[in-house]
Amino acid sequence: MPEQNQHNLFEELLNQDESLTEKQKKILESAIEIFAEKGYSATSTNEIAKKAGVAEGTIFRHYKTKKDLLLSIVAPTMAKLVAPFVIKDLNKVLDTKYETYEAFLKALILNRQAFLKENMAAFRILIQEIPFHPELKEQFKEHIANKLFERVQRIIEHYQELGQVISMPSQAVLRFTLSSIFGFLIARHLLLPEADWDNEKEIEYTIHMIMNGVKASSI
Amino acid sequence: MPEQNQHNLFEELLNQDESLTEKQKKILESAIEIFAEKGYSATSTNEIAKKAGVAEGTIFRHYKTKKDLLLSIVAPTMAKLVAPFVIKDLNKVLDTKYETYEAFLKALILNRQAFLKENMAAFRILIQEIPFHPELKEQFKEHIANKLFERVQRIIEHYQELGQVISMPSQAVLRFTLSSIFGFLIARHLLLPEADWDNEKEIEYTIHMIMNGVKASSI
Amino acid sequence: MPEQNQHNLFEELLNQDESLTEKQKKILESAIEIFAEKGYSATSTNEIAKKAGVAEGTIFRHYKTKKDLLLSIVAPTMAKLVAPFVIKDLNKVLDTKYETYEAFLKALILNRQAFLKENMAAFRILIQEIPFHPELKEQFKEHIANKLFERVQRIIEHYQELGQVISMPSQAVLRFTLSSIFGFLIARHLLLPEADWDNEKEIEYTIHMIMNGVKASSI
Amino acid sequence: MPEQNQHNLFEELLNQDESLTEKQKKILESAIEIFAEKGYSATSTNEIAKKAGVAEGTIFRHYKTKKDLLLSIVAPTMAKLVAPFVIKDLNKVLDTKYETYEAFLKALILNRQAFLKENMAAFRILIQEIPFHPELKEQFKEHIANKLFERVQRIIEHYQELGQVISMPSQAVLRFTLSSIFGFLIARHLLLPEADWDNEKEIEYTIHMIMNGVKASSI
DNA sequence: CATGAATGAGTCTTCATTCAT
DNA sequence: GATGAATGAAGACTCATTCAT
Repeated sequence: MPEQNQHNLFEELLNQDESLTEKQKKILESAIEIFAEKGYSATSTNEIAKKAGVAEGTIFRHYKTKKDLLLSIVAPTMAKLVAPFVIKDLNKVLDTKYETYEAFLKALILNRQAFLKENMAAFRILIQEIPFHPELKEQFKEHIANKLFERVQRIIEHYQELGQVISMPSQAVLRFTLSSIFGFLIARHLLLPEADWDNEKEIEYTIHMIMNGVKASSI
Repeated sequence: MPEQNQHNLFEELLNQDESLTEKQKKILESAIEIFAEKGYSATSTNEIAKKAGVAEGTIFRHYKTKKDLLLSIVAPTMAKLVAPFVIKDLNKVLDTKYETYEAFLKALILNRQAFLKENMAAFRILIQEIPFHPELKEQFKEHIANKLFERVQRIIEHYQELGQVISMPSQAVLRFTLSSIFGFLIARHLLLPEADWDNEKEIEYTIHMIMNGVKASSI
Repeated sequence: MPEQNQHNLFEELLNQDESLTEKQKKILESAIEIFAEKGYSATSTNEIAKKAGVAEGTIFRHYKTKKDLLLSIVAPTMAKLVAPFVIKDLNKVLDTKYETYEAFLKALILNRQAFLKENMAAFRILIQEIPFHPELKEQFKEHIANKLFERVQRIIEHYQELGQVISMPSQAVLRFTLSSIFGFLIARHLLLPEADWDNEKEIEYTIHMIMNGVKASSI
Repeated sequence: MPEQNQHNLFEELLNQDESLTEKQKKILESAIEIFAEKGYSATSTNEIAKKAGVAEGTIFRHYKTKKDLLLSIVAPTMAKLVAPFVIKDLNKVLDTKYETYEAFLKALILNRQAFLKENMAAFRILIQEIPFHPELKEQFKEHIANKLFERVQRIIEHYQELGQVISMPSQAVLRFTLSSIFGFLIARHLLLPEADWDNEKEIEYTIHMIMNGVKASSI
């Protein structure tokens, strides 16, 4: 799951992009940018059309409603976000690739950080709009809670069995781990993106604290 | 800073509520509820008025604009959120009350959890709307980044000097600690509020992992 | 009808002011000022109340409706505007006072100019609002067309009989005379009030041209 | 500048109308009618839309704001009103066409009367709204004060040099002349449009009095 | 008398969506 | 497929007026 393998491990969901016309791409790009900046509800289709350089009607030719446009942004983003965890035969991958929880965490952070860098706007929309749209909540629960959590819990249990991780309800370990990681990523890329970060070191610190926090010997 | 002392340690900012008329309270309550549920932008003043049982004009007698109404919800919430950290002579309080970082953390979590329980809706609005309103961002930076962070960093440094906390940039420790705490609180109260939580135990786990993560001996 | 006699010749309609409370006066003053500046329709009662330093309700205690307030400004202004012509036994006054049409004109101009100087705002409201309010049009026709025109026509006929004024339909002479006078007054006080006027001379010119225009010998 | 030559002497500014859609014309017509009758401020866009038989939103597709709609009526009216005076090489026209001030006046009155007859409503709006809109005042000053006054003063000086017009500040002569003309036109078409006028004769009277008023020999 | 909170109809304007071209 | 004029419902906000205090 390291950065350089990103494209090998999970299918690019962008191949659907092949079917997109030039205008449609423009519309999506513009919508992503403005939705992220002002929120779905505060963005007008007129505004999107102007920024995309198309007529307002063109938007509705491709997306039946404004909400359709939102969904067509959020759904694939959600999929791509959890993609690394949805590989079939994840255990095998883990067995061969990451001998320690630490190595796994490092790969995970770097990989997801790379993803966020390229999809910050879409990610913002995802987390900003989920609370307001039941369908999104549903999708989120299905994808994240069910797929991701279930998978990652299995991963954690994997390392618990290896004696590397504390014997605690894996849910608590998971929450703790993800909180720390996303706490870092959000601070780093959303809250203070312009601050002067020493990325390498901060990741090291974060992993260090997580590892101490969850290491088996410590109970 | 334990729950039972909450009212001794910092003034309740609610005394301003005394000046609110009955209708104004109704308006605020309704606005908080609907803003939290649908977001500021997707909420109509008409809707708020109906839920509050007042005429639409009445809203604008008390709050010049819809945004004014939002601000009058968010600003005090932000203040109350950081209030426990803005006590003068915080160090003295710490010296006498919390001999360990662990005790401090436990008090902190319980205290803020109590606050969140009662102000969940307003808190949601706070974190949901900040990204879209520069004024709010400004206020947030001033209150959180400047006041809270600065204070809590001093607290952390206090325990670092006591040898209880790892020698690491206090910012990293802070981020890690807060991520873990808010990760727990958000999962507990926002994401899965209806799940069957054993609150005591989960807090214990969380604190345990934070403590291991940051304890001095571990570097 | 020269300036200095103004108060002798016609009753001060202001004696009704005796009955006005302090607040009522403030309301009237404020209304006059704002109506003149922005027009009746674009002025809000709230604005008037604020400027007058009274509660909005107070306005409606004194004037049943906003329109009532307008009428209570316009009606007396209209009365005062035509007052000099409504003196009973106007002819006798003329016989003894103004031997020539020229002397009459000069007195008239000076007198009405003095009035306008002190009642510019109310006069503006008068001419600006008449087109939009049928009641005002009615009053105007009754006062101006019937009283004033009739009277002044008699005056003109008086000077026609004296051989000083051209034998032409008195209506045409009247229109011409009034146009020239009000043309001057409006240019002087409404259109270019800040220009550098030599009042004496301009009046002289105006009268000269009117006199030439209407003098008997010229047909 | 006599009526029949009107289209030769200055370009019809109506050719812009070609670009107007049917609905836009309807909107303009309705707006002109209602603005003239009730005043800009007292007219609702809803009312205009209904009269024009379009949806209210359609108005705002063509005119960004209600004020825009007003301006798009007033500005061209102002332009057309002064158009006859903005002909290049006005003097040459005068030299060849109008040997006397009297001939010039007659042509002027007939020409402007023809214009007013067809644009009465727009003209009303023009003079009724100018006092309330600084932009309009500005435009008015620029068009009328600068262009028209300057040109007409040159015309007057032209006839003064010919010895036909009294040696008086041309401004006074101008004011007098225009007052008399507009006094007639306003009485005729605005104040008492329904009265039984003998147009020919009244114009003759008016010109006679103006001519006497300004003729050179009379000083 | 005077107040000012409360009203709800009405204001201008924006919006997502449709449809004829 | 793309357009953009047209829509009318809905939006935030203002208004003149009322009435309990």
